[in-house]
Amino acid sequence: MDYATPLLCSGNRILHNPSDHLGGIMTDGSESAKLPPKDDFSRWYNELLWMAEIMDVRYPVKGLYVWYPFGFNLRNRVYSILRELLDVDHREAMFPLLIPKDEFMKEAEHIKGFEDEVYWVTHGGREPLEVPLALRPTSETAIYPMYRLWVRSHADMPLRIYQIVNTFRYETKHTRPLIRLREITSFKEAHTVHPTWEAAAAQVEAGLNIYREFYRRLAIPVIVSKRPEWDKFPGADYTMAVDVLMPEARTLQVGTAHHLATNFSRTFGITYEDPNGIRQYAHQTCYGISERCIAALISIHGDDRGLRLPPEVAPIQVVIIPIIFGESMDVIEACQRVEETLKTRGLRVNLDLGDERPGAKYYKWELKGVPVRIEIGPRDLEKNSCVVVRRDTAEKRSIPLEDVGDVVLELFRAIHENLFNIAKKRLDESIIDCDTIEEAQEKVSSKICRVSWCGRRECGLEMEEAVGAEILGIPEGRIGRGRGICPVCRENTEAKALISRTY
RNA sequence: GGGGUUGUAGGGUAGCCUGGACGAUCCUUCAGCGUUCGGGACGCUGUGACCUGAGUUCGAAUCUCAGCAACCCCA
Repeated sequence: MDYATPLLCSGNRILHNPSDHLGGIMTDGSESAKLPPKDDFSRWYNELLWMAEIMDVRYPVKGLYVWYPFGFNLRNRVYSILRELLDVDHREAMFPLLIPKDEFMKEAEHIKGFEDEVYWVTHGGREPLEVPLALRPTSETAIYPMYRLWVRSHADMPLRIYQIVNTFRYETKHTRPLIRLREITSFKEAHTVHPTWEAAAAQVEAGLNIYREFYRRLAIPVIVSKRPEWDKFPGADYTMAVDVLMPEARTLQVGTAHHLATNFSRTFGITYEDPNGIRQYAHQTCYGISERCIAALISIHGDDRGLRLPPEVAPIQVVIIPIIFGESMDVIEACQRVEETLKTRGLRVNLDLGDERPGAKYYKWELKGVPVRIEIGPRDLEKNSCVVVRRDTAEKRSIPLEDVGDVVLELFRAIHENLFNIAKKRLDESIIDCDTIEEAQEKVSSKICRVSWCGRRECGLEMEEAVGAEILGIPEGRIGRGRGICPVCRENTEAKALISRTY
C-alpha cells in the first residue's frame, strides 16, 4: 500500500503551513471542550464532526451541511482511492445537474421510487419554465438519453463511465450529516452498458469487488447482500448492497450495485447492432457510493478521544510536538530535521510550533485522528532519540532518531491492520443466529440477527414488522447459507437472511 | 407518519414561569501583551448575543400566533 500518495487538494497548503496553527484557521476553541463518550453515539457523532472540523452543521437549511477544509481534505483522499480503483477500466465524465421533466418521467418504476423527493426548478428568473427541471436525485435519466446516442454497436460495449457529483433528495425523515442529506455532495455513480444480461451481472459483481477493496483500504469490514425485492432500486432487476456495522448495532448501507437489465434501455431506446446485424436492447448496471463512506470511516474507527484515521487517508499522518524549555533551539532544530526526513519519504507531516502546552496539543491531534505522534524534548535529545506514540493503541516507544522513517512506516502498516481487525472482530461477534421471531426481536437492539428465510415476500415483511427491524437480504458467502426453518411459514429452507436496525 | 422539548456572543449557559433594575449573567473561545511548556497553563486588557416575522402592551429576551432551525421519543 502506498502511504505517500501525493497531495490532492488545495486544502493542504493550509494544513501544512505551521505558521497558521494548522487547520486551526477556524477552530473556535473546541480543544478544551470535552467530546461526549462514544457510547452516547448520537451526541458523540455530532460533536466530533465539528470539533474535528469535518463538517459545520450550522448552515441554515435543513439537511445541507458544509465541509470544513480538514474534512474535505479527508474526503478527497478517500475518493482518490475510489478513483484509483475505478480508473482501471472506467472513465470519469460529468453530466448535468438538471433533468427535463419529460426525460425524468419516462421510467415508471423509477418515478414511483423518487417523485416524492425530487426538487423542481420551475422558474428562470420570474418566468415559469416551459419544461420544469428536476435536480437529479440520481443520474440515470440524465445519462441514459446520452447513452442512447453513444451506444450503437456491440463494439461500443462494455461502456463503463462514472461521475462524482452532488445529488438532491427532499428527505422528510430526520436528516443527519453525512448519513441522510438533502444534498448528497459526493455521490460516486457508475453506469455501465453491456450486450447481455450475463455480462451485466458480471459487472455488478465486478463493481462489488471494487467496493470490497475500497472498504478494505479504509480498514472497514463489510457485508454484501442481495436486497429483498421490495427494497431494491426503483427500476432495477435486482439490487446488491454493501452494509457496515455502526455503533449501537445499527447497520448503514454504504454502497449499492444494481442490475438494470433492459428496463431502462427499453424506455430510453439504448440499442446496439449485434455481430449478426440484429438490433438488440442493451443491458445496464449502475452502482454508487456516497459520503456515507466517510460517516462509516469516522464512526467505526473513532473512539472516546476522537477520530482514528487509517494512515492512507489521514490529512495529517504524523504530528511532531516539541517539548520546549526556555529557548530550546536545539529541540526545535531536531524537530525540523525529523520533519524533513519524513517529508522526504513523502509523508504528510506537521510540526506543531504553536504556544499551547504539549498536553493541549496531544488532545487536539488525537481528536483529529493523526495516526502517529512524535515527541521530542531535552531528555530525548540527550539520548539522541524521540518518543513515538500510536493513535490507535496509545502505545508509546522511545526510538533512536535515525530510525524514525522506518518505524513510522512500519507503524502505519500496523495501525491499518489493527483498525481493520478491531472492526472485523466486532462485526463477526455481532452477527448471531436466531431461530424464532421472538428471539430476533429481543436481540436486534444489540445484534445483527441471522434468521432462516424462505425468501417469500409475505414472510419477509411479516418478519420485519414483528422484529421491528429490516431485512438486509441474503448475504454473500457462508453466512447466507444454512439449513433451517422459516420462522413465519415453517417451511424448510437453505437460506439465511440478516436482520438489523438501519439508518 | 405521530408526539414532545428547545432556540440568548464562535461554543456552553443564567435570566423567561411572575413584562419595567437588561445599558443582559457566568464559563470558554477569539485578539493583543507578558510569564510559561514531558497529558487540556496563568495574569492583565479588549471584541462579541436575545432565530425571523406579525401581534398584545405605555413598555417584550420574557406573553400570543406563524415561519425557519435543532434535539428527543414512538411508528
